[in-house]
This record gives sequence, C-alpha cells and structure tokens, in this order.
Amino acid sequence: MAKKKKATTESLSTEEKIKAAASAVFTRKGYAATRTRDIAEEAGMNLALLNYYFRSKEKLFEIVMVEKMTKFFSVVWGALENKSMTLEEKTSTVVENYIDLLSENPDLPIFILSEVRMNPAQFASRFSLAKVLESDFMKQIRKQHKGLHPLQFMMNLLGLVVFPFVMKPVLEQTKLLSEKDFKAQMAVRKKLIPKWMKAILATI
Amino acid sequence: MAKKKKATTESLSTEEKIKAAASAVFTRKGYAATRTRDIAEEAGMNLALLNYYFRSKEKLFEIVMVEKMTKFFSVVWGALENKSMTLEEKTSTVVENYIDLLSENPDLPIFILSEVRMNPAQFASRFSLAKVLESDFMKQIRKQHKGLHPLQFMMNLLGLVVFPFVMKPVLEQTKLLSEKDFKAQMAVRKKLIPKWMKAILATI
DNA sequence: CGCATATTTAATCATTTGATTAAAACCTTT
DNA sequence: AAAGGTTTTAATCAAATGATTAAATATGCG
Repeated sequence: MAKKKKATTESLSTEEKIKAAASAVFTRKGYAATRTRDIAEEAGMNLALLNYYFRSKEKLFEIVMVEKMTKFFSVVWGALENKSMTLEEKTSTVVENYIDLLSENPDLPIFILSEVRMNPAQFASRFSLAKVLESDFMKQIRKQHKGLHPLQFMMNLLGLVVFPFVMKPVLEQTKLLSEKDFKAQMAVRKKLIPKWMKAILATI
Repeated sequence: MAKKKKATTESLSTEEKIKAAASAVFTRKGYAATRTRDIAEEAGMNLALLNYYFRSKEKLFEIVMVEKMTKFFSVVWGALENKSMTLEEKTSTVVENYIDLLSENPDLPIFILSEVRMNPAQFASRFSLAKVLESDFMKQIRKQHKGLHPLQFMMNLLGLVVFPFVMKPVLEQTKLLSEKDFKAQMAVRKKLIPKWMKAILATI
C-alpha cells in the first residue's frame, strides 16, 4: 500500500512532469474544469500514474496550490518587512517584483482568487495574512498617513499592479491590446505605479 | 418538441425562479463546479424542470452570463459616453455606480473574469469593447493627457474600484477585515478614488 | 544472470452528472 | 366535469470521470 521509497532519477522526473502538467492545467482551467485525463495527456503519461504518485486529484491540487500561493505571497513579503527601506523603496520593489512575476505567470491571479473563493476556509487556515498588518510596511503607512486604513493603501497597490493581469484575457480577446502591447504597457506601469502611489498618498 | 406558448403567471414564475437560482449558483461556484442538481435544489424544484425550460445547462448558463455581463458593462457605459460631463464627473459617476453595484453583487467580478478566461472567444464575439476606446471618456483623456495610453487610465480606475471586491474573500477569511469593515472601507473609497484618480493624472 | 523492487500500462469499476422519458398532476376552457 | 393542453414528477439512461487493479515492463542489486 505504501511506496515510501523513491528510486531512480527517471522516476523523480516523472513525478515532476506530472506536477508541472498539473500546475499548468489547473492554473489554466481551475480545479473543477480540470479532468485528471487532461493532466495525464498534458504530461504525456498514463492516467494511472497520477494516482500512483499522488493518491488523488485533490491531493495533487493541494500541492500545486500551496506552491503557487507561496510563490505569490513570498514575492511581496520580502519587501514588506524589510526595515531598511523607505516606504517608497518598498513600493517600488513590490511593483517591480510583482509585474515580473505576473508577466511570467499571467494566469496566477485569477486562478488563486477563484480557488480561494471556492474554498476560503482552507485558505485562511494555511496562510495567515494577519502578519501583513504588523509588517514594517504597514507601520510606515500608519505613521506617515494617520487618517487612512493601511489596507486601503494595500488595495491600491495590488489593484494597480494585479488588476491589469486579471483583465488581460478580456483586453486581448477584444483586441483592445495585443499581447505585445500589453507587455509594453506593463513595462510602463513598472515606472509609473510608484509615482502614482506617491501622488495618492500626498492627497490625504 | 416546441413549447412556444407561455402559460399562467405561475409558470413564468417557475422559469424565473430557476434562472435566479442558476444565477446565484453559477456566480458563486462558476460553471464547471456547478451541478444542475445544485441549481434545482437551490430553486427548490425538480431537476427535469431545468431542461424543460432551458434545454441544457449550457444554454441556461449562457442566458445568465449575458445578463450578468450586460449589467456589469452598462453601469460604466452610460457615464463613459455622456458628452456633457467633465472627465472628473464621469470618473466620480463610474466609481459611485460601480461600488454600489459590486456591493450588492460582490461575486460578480471574479465570476466574469474567470468565465471569460475559460472561454475568451465567445466573450469577444458577444461584447465588442472596442467602442470603449472611442468613447467620449477616452477622448477626454487623450486630449488632456497626451503621453498616456488611455487604457492605462481605465486599468487604474477599474483596478482601484474592482480589485477590492476581488480580494474580498481573502480579506474576510483571513480576518483582515470583517464584512462590516469592508463595507465601511468601500464607502470611504467612493469618496477617495476620484481624488486619487485626479492626483494620478496630475503626475503625468 | 536472476531476484526483488519500482514503475508503467491497459482494462475495468463505481459514482457522478447532464439529459430524457413516460406518466401524473394541474389548469383552462367549454 | 370532460377534453386538451401545460407543467411537474419519479425513474432511468448514457457518458464522463476519478480511482483501482492486476498484469507487464523496467531497473537496480547480489
């Protein structure tokens, strides 16, 4: 029943291939719309291997999900708690890192957001974002801008950075922006969002 | 085979009940995760009625989807093409209308965005957003702020307005904001976003 | 090699799920 | 109330889908 031992480098590679395929398909179509056969096909392997290496669709999903989430949050987390950067430096770093990450993984936001919506409880139990409120970043905002709830600032920052990627399918399908133009405009945003965030804070 | 005639007020009401239930469940769980039995249960009716009134799950979904989309776009559309409002007035109107709409329908954005991602082509064929680029709103932006792609402004506006609702499940599940606090902060944003948008434009 | 263990495959299962059907219940009209 | 239509129900179907199994193949080791 148990297969604790791993074996050749081949086998590990098979496992990795399945995980990579699962990651791609889950991210593209979401949990519910993904069939295990899709994953097997994408990986170019027999369906049964999926259950051999990862017990079930759900377990495989969980693994992929945690990896994606970790990736998504760690990008921002490093900058938020850095005590030697000014608020503006932190902002620039977050913007730059995020736009880079999302340019490589444009499906990531919708995927995470819709899966969290489908199962909010298990997300909360796994990722405690409360520490965000305690971060140095939030402290700086609180200190410099007494009136505003720090999450307002956070929502602005994420909205400006993430939302374009959420809209990407809409923009490209309606021909409002080609893939190339989108990339170019995101490069522009990298420079502009920090300035905009500064301007926003100055209004308060 | 055909049932062209409609009948009593009762029957219409049944049809409407099914559509309402479908709307609720589809919006909450997305197309793929929704089972026709979920809808029947939510409507408190026999499963077969669903196929009696609307041929198939897909057809029912399509109807719901078009209604949601129309709702979502018409809110913004009215303001965008109004020739007698200044850019700032248009912005305020869009912000206010959207925050009101989304407060009543917080699931709407994720639902639309993830379904569009699943089937971008049919979305594009049904909604031609190209006219957005021709709207009076866009013209004003182009005139007043030559350097910036008007879609940048649009992304900012929608990002600031819509993104908080997309994050809502995350914020509430992680206890960063209670439902009540969220509502309060959205009320704050109604006032602030127009100011922020103005400040953003001033930086260019 | 020859054995043991790990990996892979093809076939099959059980459940879920969208859809259909035939009969029952309900209305409306005469 | 009987006829003729519409609406609703319970039962059932066929296909899809996640999972398992038993046999086949490959791999490592003495």
